[in-house]
Amino acid sequence: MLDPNLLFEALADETRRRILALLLTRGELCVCDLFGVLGLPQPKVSRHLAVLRESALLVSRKQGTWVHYRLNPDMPLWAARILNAMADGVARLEPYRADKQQADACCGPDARCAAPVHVVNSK
Amino acid sequence: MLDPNLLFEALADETRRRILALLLTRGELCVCDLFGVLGLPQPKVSRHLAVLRESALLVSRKQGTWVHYRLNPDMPLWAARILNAMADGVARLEPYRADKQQADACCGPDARCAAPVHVVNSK
DNA sequence: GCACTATATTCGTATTAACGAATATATGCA
DNA sequence: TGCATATATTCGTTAATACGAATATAGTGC
Repeated sequence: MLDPNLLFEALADETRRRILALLLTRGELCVCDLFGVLGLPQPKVSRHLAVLRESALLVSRKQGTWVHYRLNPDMPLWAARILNAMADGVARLEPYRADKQQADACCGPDARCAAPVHVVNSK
Repeated sequence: MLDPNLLFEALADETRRRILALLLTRGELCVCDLFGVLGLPQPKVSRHLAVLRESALLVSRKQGTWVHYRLNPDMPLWAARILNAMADGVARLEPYRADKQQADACCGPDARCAAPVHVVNSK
């Protein structure tokens, strides 16, 4: 599954694209890191995360009070290709570039997932 | 050029995705073929074509009264990858599948461009 | 139990985008 | 010139989406 309509609806908003671009290189981030890095109010980020979760682009993992978000590892190949190509397209532009620097400063240099994810499982 | 914001805004509408998917396999179509195949009113298709033209995803060629649309051959590689991946994602779904059959019936089996386009020039 | 933190949701509003219907432009031809 | 065809645009309205502000939920520790 993963409805193309929902995917493109999700990608239509720049805040959501910023979140996805961050998770592509960071692997996993909690909500407080995300709205800290993006410089946006927490409820706004939370609502966008809900959209991304409902479109099956993201999955969440609850650990105590924190909720960690990452890309859905069961994403079909065509969708992973779209996300990687998007990251390519926006890498040199603001606010994506500044987001990456902020993430490096706030959460340390890329640990888990320096290269774009490669999803093997295609549904 | 080709602003990622404009690209994702363009991809947010299903009518525009149907047009792009058709042009990916057909290479070039005129407006009357497009609204015939899609089964939509001509002004609606024309407005969506304008959005796609303004986002630099399509270019048009005027030949007498007809206007032929095709994918922008100078599209950056990352954008071409997004379009090809989109075509992959929607290939088995309606209304995309029916559109392709309609195009085969109305304009003859795929002539020019049976495989997804590969854009070499990356800006 | 009570605070305190992290995250999520609701509500009312404002902005944006798509629509149908009608009309305009432009080319070709008699 | 006048008419027919192909395409584009305008207008007013409707529907979808994002927003800030406020509030709710859930977990943690005292």
